[in-house]
Amino acid sequence: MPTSNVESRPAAVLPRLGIDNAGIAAIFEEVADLLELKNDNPFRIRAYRNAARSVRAFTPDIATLIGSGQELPKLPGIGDDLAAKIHEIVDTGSSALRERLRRQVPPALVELLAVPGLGPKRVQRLYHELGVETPQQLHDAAKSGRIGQLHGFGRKLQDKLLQAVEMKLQTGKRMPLALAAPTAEKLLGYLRQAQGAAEVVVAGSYRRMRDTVGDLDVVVAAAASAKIMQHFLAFPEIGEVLASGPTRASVLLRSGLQVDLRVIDKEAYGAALVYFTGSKAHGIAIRRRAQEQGLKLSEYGVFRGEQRIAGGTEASVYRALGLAEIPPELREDCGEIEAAEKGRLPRLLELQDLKGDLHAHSKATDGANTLEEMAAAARDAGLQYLAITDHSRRLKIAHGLDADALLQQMERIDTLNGQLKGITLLKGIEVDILENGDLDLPDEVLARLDLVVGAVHSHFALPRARQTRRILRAMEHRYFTILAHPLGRLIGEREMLDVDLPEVIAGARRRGCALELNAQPQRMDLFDIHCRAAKEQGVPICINSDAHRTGDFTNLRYGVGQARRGWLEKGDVLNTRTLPQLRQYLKQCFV
DNA sequence: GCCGTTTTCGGCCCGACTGTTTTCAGTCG
Repeated sequence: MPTSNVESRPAAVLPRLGIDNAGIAAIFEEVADLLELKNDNPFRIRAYRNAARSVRAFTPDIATLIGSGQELPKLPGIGDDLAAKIHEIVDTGSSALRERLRRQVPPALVELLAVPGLGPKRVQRLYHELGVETPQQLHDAAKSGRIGQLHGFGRKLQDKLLQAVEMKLQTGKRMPLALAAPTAEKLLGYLRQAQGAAEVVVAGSYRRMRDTVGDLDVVVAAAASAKIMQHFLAFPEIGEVLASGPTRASVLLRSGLQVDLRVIDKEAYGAALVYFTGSKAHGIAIRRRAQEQGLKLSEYGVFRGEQRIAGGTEASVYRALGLAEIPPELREDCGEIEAAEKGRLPRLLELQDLKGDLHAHSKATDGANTLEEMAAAARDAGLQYLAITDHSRRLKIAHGLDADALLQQMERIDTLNGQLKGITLLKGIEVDILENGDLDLPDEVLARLDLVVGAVHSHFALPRARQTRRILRAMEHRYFTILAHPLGRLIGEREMLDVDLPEVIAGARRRGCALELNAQPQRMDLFDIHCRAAKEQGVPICINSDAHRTGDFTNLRYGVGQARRGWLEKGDVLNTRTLPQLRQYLKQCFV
């Protein structure tokens, strides 16, 4: 019998437990981790990982689907057994298998799997032979020299583990894409000087435009690898060489960023690029596809028997597998292979499709530049319009505008628009959404603006139902245009809001307003999967820089990257519209 | 645990590098 408080509540109060697809996926991931630690059948483990990915990539909310009595659709990698487990998780919020495994394997060991150099075998031995269960205990055991005495471990491995766990204890975080970009650019420039380097590209999650990168994967095409390796290992910012062979090397830069280099023949360059761009899941899926067609795919090319039939370019590799070339941003094994097979890949949004930016600040609140300077910078970035959306009064820390100050700013913008050439400023506000869902400024002021961007800047920790209600209520407001940074996360600093995003998307659809994809490097909010869900619901996404200074408009390129990962096309994005088209949209927003 | 134009069993992605071996397991990407 269910015993927890949640389960004993009447169904009318809580129609479902509110576990979302990510929550289901997390349980499958944990089961996979625990099975791995138990040395279970590797293919069974993979099945759970595949299932986690499949569930995460599925856009409709599974719990809602099941709650409304609908059939769970057939998902790739989910057979009878896992489908039953999904029902169990939706019904009970947990899985009996996971609970059983947790009793058999200390769940804390899962964290040790993330330490570089430790896999399931070593974690198990450290646990059974030394009682090591946590990163801290691993640290202590290495420090005291007990690990080096274990059969098959040795002194060098002990040192490596010590260093890895120290690093893990300190940082262990992924870095926002935009923060890694200067290093990547510098490294590219340096490697291009190497003798014989025909092509140099940063692959990996950097090339896929993920919002964060864990390391930089660099691929170099060259006839001879020795000179390239030598040149690479002399890069002045290297702090430590982790590994180096004739064609492969890993180093740690002084900044803490890891760089993996791979040198490859020109004939295999395309295959290597596919391989090192990933994602891992995409790579596995296309190698399986190759196998099904009697081919073999590796970083050296596509082979039929001993013969290489493709590999010089990425296009040749995909073509050999019967696929259209898949843009890097889509390579996540989330339906792109099927789309490439059927010629149904989206025509992804490009940076130059953006005609304007609808979220920016000025000196009036917490921005660094004047209206004139922001307008000029936006024009130089190729934009035709820019909305000035300073903060509202509640945000004291940013000197938020009250009604009078906002009216004054509106007058200044009107005057300025008479003088500006090549760019138009729009009058807006980034108005605080108060705890109860009210907006922070009176209607009669909001009514005079061109657009109203609503944002949560307080009460981040509200429980899911209340947070969702709060945002839905704000969106229903008659003067509301765009929901800014819907999840409120700051990468590495603040968790995202606990909010029912499918509900928010549905709400935006009913209301006829837009959702922002905030392109600030630490925000990157919405996520790619949410963009895709919004697109499917017909809710427009607005890619905004949230610029606080003139240099911030360059961040729009990262927003476009995230949007591309979300399969967005030009027509899905609000600020690809011309100014007259946009004005029409804005007019109908105010109801 | 999934899956099937080699289909209900027997497969399941591929190769480089390290450290500890003494011919290779473990890990990583």
